[in-house]
Amino acid sequence: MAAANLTPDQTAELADTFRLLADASRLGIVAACADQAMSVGAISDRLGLSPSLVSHHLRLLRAARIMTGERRGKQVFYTLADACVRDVLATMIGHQFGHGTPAGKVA
Amino acid sequence: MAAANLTPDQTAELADTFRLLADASRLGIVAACADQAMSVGAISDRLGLSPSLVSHHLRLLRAARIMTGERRGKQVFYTLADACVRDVLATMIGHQFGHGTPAGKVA
DNA sequence: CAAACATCTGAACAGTTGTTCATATGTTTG
DNA sequence: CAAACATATGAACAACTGTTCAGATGTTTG
Repeated sequence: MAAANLTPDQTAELADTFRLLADASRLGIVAACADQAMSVGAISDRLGLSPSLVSHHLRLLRAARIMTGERRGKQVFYTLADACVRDVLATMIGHQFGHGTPAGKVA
Repeated sequence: MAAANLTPDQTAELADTFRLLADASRLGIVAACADQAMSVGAISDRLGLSPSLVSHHLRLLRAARIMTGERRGKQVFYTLADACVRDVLATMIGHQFGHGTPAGKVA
């Protein structure tokens, strides 16, 4: 699929998805939950963000089906909904930070 | 590299990059130039955006080293600076639009 | 040089968005 | 049931951002 042949609707849809990753707090939340499920409180502690803020962001990520939450007792644990975002994240990280010292070379 | 082990600075840097793809006009510009170099006027015509707006967006994309421009006579032709964004775009497109009707199945 | 074309820039406005605060909902334990 | 904890929600404000308009800069051609 050539990137140039995107309909305006598809372009807008893609932009919406990118927008959810375009905020440091939200991206931090996504990245933190990329490897294991995390409770709201744990995310809040690790990133130094208020539980309220984290919850607000999680609502957006949930609505976009990027993350899903599962209740376990008092806490709710969140994970990435599917591999999509994980792959995109990995691709972006590899390109942005994997350039200076390519695999096989010494720093 | 685990996505969870990102420093706050790295997270912010990544978010900045995503932000540039998080607008429909800008993403359209990037997508339009993904396959061949395009002049500002050509981009403007194809996407139905004012030349001024396209130029404003191109300045941001240039500053972020996502796109580069090369003057050829009166016109300036723009292309993606490297494969980074092209790959990310391809990954995202594949995930977002390649799900509903997988190859081999009929719509 | 002047005119026409292509691109760029700056200021200004409208709409959106991230954050905070207060409060509500839901869940376990005494 | 009441208290304590975890998460969610709503309103309100400040900051940011995309877009437009007017005009500047650079480039070719007569």
